[in-house]
Amino acid sequence: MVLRLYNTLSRRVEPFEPLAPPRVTLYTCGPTVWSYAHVGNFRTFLFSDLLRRYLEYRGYDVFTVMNLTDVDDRIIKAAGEAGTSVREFTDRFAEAFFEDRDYLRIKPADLYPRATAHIEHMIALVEQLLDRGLAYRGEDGSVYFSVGAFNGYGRLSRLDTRELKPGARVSSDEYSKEDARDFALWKTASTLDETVGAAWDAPFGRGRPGWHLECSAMALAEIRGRFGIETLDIHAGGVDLVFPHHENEIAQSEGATGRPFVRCWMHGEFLLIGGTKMSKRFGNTLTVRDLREEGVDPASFRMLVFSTHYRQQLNLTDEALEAATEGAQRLAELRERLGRAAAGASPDGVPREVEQLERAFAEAMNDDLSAPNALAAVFTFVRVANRRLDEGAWSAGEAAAVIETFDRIMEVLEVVPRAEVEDDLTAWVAERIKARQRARKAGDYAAADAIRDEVAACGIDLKDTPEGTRWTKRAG
RNA sequence: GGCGCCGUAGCCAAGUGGUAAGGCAGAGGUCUGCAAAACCUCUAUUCGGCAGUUCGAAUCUGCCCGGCGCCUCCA
Repeated sequence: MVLRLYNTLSRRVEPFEPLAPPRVTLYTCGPTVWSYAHVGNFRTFLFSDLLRRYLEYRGYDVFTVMNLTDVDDRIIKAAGEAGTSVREFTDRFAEAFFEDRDYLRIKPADLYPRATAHIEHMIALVEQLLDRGLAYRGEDGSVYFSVGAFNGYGRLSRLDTRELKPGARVSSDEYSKEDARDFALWKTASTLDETVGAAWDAPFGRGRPGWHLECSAMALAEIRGRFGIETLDIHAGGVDLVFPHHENEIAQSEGATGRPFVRCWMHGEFLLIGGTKMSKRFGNTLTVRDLREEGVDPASFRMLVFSTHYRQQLNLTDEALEAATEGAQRLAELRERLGRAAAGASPDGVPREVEQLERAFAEAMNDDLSAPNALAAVFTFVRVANRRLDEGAWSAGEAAAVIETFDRIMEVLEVVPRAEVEDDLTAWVAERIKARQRARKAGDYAAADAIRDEVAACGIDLKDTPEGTRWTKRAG
């Protein structure tokens, strides 16, 4: 079965063919580390994580890069106000980003290049563009990309088929550009830039990089150095980056190398809250920290995100999050049951229900990463598996085989809650369960129920099964 | 003004020409000391509205209504 992905460049779902299989180069536009990334930002990163994990499930050797933008207008302004350097200012948010990433169980990328660590590559790229006549120095000393000189500008965002809103950006521009469409590659250093340490020497003048430059420079530098190529297999990001960011990346990169920059462009849709886009500007953001404080399990959030296709807007609501939590919990229950049924046996005989699961899962994911359908396949399997377990239809070896597949699929979605339990809690619960059993045997159900309430207050749920009392810690 | 996406049960959400997946919630049942979990059964003759194309449309076309996004260094 072929993996098919939607390519923004063609506006079509097309077969995915990496340049040099089994290697896949995946570059995702990461956060601007000027504040805590909100869960809307993380929806995109989760989408990228899903893509990466599924590619790996398919056997590809995925090389992943995510940039950290640590120098831009917002950062400089904020650092100036805080009276710190850009470096100092961004460090803590970069750190926070990694914490949040880990909390949401996003697999770390191979590289997280920071813009300020690649100034030399950016300078080289600008020089190349100047040499090729695709860039020029403006009256203010800044260097601009000459859109008119680059053939094919607007292919990604279909600029040729649209008109700019009258007066939207032409007159309001603060720089000296020859053409309104031109964009800054290198901005002359201002006093503030110098103050916060956001200025570097370059042959074409002291200054700092324009926003789009970093992705082109870093992506090219990393894959050129490692694989000797100048074309990425996949470049991902949020839909808002299609224009101008990615359009400009193409112009810079292809202008400099003369080679296709990216084979497949993928864009994730927005996370909405209260029906509108989550954005710092609207003051309606929610961070991963907020989620943590509210006791939202990472598996719940992942489940919520993957329950909607990545190219569809997703409205974040308490009800939806609750539904996702319940669903995720169901997966955890099944996984635990399977573990008990397998009882440490080695895989022996693959039940056909498992083959069905794997087929349905792959079919869904192959269709442009249809996680909602993949989850439907998983839940259908959950019902069937529980029935088989009720019937005692699977041997320990078969259960072990089921686990093997189930876990491999969950490795892609990573939506099974994991409740970490401390040893002393375990000992305490074990003691309480014994006390409750004594009460139950004595027929003192009031006392037994009191103990159940007691542990429930500590987040522990007790379940009486034919094999004895089991307990689980509620997620979150 | 230009470009684009979306509107499916109480909620979330698949389905893009062949007669409505899946999850959550809800109702009843099995099991249980009671629960929990799990399983079984039920829950949209109907897919924003109106026309049209077709043997057949949630799916294609047109118009209308409603929501969202991009055109601003916003994931």
